[in-house]
Amino acid sequence: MNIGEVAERANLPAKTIRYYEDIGLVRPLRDANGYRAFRETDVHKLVFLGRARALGFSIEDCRTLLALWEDRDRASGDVRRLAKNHLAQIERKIDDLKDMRDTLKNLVRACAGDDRPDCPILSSLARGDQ
Amino acid sequence: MNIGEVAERANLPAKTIRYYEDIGLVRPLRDANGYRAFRETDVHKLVFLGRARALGFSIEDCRTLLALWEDRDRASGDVRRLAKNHLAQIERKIDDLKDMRDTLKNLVRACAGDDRPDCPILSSLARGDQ
DNA sequence: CCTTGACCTTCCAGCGACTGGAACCCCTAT
DNA sequence: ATAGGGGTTCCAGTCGCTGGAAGGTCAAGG
Repeated sequence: MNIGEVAERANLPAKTIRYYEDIGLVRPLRDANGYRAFRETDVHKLVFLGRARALGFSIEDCRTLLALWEDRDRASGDVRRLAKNHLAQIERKIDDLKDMRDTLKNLVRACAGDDRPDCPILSSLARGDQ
Repeated sequence: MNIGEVAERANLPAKTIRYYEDIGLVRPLRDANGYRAFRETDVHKLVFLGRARALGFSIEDCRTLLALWEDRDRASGDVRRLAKNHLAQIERKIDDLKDMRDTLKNLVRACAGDDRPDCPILSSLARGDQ
């Protein structure tokens, strides 16, 4: 299977798949002409990667998850720990963004947003309150 | 004022301040010995930048905000528009993260997380449901 | 047989916003 | 004279791709 078809099936850009090979996440074979020759297992891995990335796992986490997936003797506890850590990170990020959002909302609400130069947003950025 | 003191006062790493000079956000003078010589206005700008960055504005947005701040004839509408766009982006990001969080929560809840290899997290990543 | 066009290849550069480190200069205190 | 704690520049690395250039390969149509 050539990269184009794999890209379609895994719903990943071909560039990304080449990059994943570069960093050793997949190891497709090669045809005589130098084209990458993907097996079904490669496609499965790429689909797996696409989903893990969509859940926000880092590439290194994905590497670990992939290894755990391939290891029939893994402990599900290892996977769960990884996922929980990631979950905690995401929750932190959400909280940070919520703080930003609330502050911004207040500023936007306070600003007339007309032709006049008075602007609570700018004054607040200069002063440093919310 | 040397960069160390400015870094303290603006609560930004010296490295970051040098970077901001590189990209033209601040233009400190120079002492005879080559040291950067910051004026009060430079410090004010850096504080402003720090706050805008903390609200998640991109560097380019910061550049625009700084220009608007310095322009006594600005229209507050321009500032407000920028802030509203940014707010919308943040809300999109929050929503994306919430989706990830919910999916991850379900997965973590479903996984026993013990020594056995059965792992709903991995199977889900392989299958692609939540 | 030749051309066209769609595919594939490699390699290099750039994104954003810093951050780390090396190698060096400057200033003050002992 | 030296030690330390400033400061300086420049280059490379982070993360996860993405764009583009320059070229090789293949199947279909004239």
